[in-house]
Amino acid sequence: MRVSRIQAERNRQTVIDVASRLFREHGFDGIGLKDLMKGAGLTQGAFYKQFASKEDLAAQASRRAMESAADRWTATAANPGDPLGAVIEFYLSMGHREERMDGCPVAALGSDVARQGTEVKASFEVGIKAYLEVLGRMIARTENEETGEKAMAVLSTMVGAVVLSRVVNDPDLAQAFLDAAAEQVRDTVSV
Amino acid sequence: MRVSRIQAERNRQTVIDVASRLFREHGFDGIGLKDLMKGAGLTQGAFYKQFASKEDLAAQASRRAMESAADRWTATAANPGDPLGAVIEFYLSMGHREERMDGCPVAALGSDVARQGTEVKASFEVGIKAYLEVLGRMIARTENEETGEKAMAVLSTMVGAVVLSRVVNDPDLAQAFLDAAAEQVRDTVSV
DNA sequence: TATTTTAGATTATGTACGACATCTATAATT
DNA sequence: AATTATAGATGTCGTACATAATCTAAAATA
Repeated sequence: MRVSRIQAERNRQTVIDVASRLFREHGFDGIGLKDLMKGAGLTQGAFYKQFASKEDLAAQASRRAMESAADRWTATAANPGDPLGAVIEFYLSMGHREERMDGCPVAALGSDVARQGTEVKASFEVGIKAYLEVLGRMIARTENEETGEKAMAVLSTMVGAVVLSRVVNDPDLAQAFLDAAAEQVRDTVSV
Repeated sequence: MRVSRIQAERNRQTVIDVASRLFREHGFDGIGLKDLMKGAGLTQGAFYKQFASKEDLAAQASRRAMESAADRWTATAANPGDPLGAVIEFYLSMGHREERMDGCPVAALGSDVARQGTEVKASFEVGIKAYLEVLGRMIARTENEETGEKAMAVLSTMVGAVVLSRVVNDPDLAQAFLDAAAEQVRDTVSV
């Protein structure tokens, strides 16, 4: 049955939203179109009226995921007292480790994205630049140091720590990675 | 046809070796048993005489991959003049970015491993601890600082930088991530 | 040594699910 | 009322992991 134009668009957005979460949870190859569409309350047959291919959806879902993640960074960094502390608190936390679906797409899908096409990578690239912007604004500006370089180092540390924390079974080791990264980030930003 | 006991064992090892490389290249879900076995010069039917399941192979291939990666770290760190420089030179390089198949399994599969079972994670955990050992030995020992923590921060930075360098399309940005990480690692280890 | 047993391989099969295409019914739009 | 656009059902075809039947030569044994 046909639905209204605005309802169709709503459905499209729902599919992208659902995909942005389910891809983070299961990986691009870990979930099929059928379950993706079911998650949006539709059936698989409706898919190709909305998207050119699964890869097309992957690119759009990646863009959506990175947008919402960057928004979260921006909102968190708006903390008046301690922006960096606030970002560290949510990003380098055991809660983030356990919640792939709503967490950072880079940490959740980083190694998968390396195997995806240009479109997906481009989606991530935009979001990563947004991350770097937020970080750059928090980094103490000194005379002869590149804040851009520091931001990239900090982001690398944060992403790496969450990935490593998720790779190991031992929760204590996971926590240690997050703590060690937090300390290093604080040092880098303040010095 | 039946083969000799030692030939069978040789075949087993070949499958594990091939899998350790192909999983890194395509992800656990990105390659099937047929191609995996073909890569070892065998047919798919032989698989279940050697392994209980694909997940079983994934765990063994992960262990193998991490072993060989840790060996590479150890060998590189044996560089008499500048162990850290040598490790940085190979790990944080564009060459490593482009060669997933023979590179670090954590960078190549990190986000995939988070979705795998306990066995696969355990395989990685062993290798990661080996990494940390090597790094720990290179870190300047000061009175009241934990070399373990520093090693974890450094490893996080290195893994994150390679992942990020592979996620973005722009080679210059990729290079910038690697460079920024290299500088941060040098700072952390020397201070 | 001759015979039997069996492990490891090949080929074939089973069952499920993958992406994607086509067809139809239907409701919004004109 | 006619047109158009959409959801959904259904179909195709390839491939996924896994198992079964068969073959063969290495081991076990008699």
